[in-house]
Amino acid sequence: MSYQTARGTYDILPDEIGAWHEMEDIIRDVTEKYRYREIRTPYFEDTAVFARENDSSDMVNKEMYTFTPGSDSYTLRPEGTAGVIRAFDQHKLYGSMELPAKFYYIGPMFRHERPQKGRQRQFTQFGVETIGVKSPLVDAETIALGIDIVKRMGISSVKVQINTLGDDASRAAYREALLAHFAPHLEELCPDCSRRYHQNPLRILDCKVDHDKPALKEAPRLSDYLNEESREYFRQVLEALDGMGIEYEVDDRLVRGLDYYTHTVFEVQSTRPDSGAQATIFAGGRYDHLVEYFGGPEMSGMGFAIGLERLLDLAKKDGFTPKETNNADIYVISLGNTGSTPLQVVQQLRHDGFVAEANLTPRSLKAQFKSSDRANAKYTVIIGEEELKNGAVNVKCAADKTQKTVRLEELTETIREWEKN
RNA sequence: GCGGCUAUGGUGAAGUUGGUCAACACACUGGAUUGUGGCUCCAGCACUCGUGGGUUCGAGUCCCACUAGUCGCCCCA
Repeated sequence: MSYQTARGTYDILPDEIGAWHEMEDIIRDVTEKYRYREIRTPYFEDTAVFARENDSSDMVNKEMYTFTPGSDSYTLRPEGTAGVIRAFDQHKLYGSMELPAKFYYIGPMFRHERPQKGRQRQFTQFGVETIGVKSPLVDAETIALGIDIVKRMGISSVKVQINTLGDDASRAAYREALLAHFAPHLEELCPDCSRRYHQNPLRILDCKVDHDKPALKEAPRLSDYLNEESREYFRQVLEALDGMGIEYEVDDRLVRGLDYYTHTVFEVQSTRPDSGAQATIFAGGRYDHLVEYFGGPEMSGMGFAIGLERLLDLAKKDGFTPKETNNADIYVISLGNTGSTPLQVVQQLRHDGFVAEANLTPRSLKAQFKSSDRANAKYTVIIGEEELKNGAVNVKCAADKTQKTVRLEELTETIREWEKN
């Protein structure tokens, strides 16, 4: 019987893990400079946490891994925000934390989608949530954080697209206008858009099929329905981005998939021609009602999430390589009957601070030296049956191939001396 | 959920209109060299071509289904 990973899942093998460690280090380093703190929430939650009733798209219905042991219903987390807000409310952190409360998370998420490159069923997301302060400057700072990470990963060709959905009043007014506008054109729209009309009319603006139809071109523009307050808020976001030298493109068709966004929404995409259908690196926005929805006070939040598989893919295309290696300082080999001495020697070397490995099975000298080479060992310790009778071993330096015979007790000291030259 | 393409050893792959031993390279293991390596040389390494059926005297090569990957659509919290 042979097995393979479940569809849409994959193994990160040892040769690949260095890149992940490096990426995670960069992410934590950048994020902690902004003074965000990590929060770890469960990989599954009550289904209700993710199945928000105001959530109109079919992702909630079709794309969640839901399981129902006994009479309970749980769902593997498809995203990070819901769990963080749930935790924020559950532990009443709005009462104990300095606001804005700044969280980041990093870990696996699960969505039952058709796999493609950069889109797995178990994938890894990093994200931040800034809760409790509603300020255009927070929005701009959040975007800046994401940009910093992308830059540190060595990714150069990116494009920031930004838009505002305005506050509740603006959104509602626009929604009404859209419904009124498209009502007489329903038959001209593609089947998807007919569906969107009822579920989430804003997304009709995104449609690729109907993109060029007059009904779409003549559609009312969101910017015409923004009230003064919303307009001013957005103006300040853009001004703050300008002030930090972050380039962006205002795209008034950018609406994102979820209903809960208010005011600022944004998306950062790769502009590489080879990034295919999965060009979005990170995306997010402001949400005014989520904290309240999960049982907390009326508080606004702002956040984004990055798909790490995509981030890593893109970074590699721009030359990202991990520094991490698996090289040995010392490799211990043996000849003849040396009993457990090799193990004792290598243990001592490790405890003395070296990265060390020993050959623990009888093999030819040649094979053992080969292993030493593969480990990129700087020194090879050769334990011979004869020398061992006098308490001595040989140490050979790989660089100049010189060899010394030393007493076992002097091994560490000898190598340390040698290192200095 | 829908459509296109793909699937040969540890890896990269060659395999003509279906018809001998499934190339070649790298990697790996051992030996040449009973205790000193990275070179060289030699030897070994796919009863089998994603899985299961079918067509045929005969299939890695044709057909069907399934599985997986990939690209696009949908969706993208």
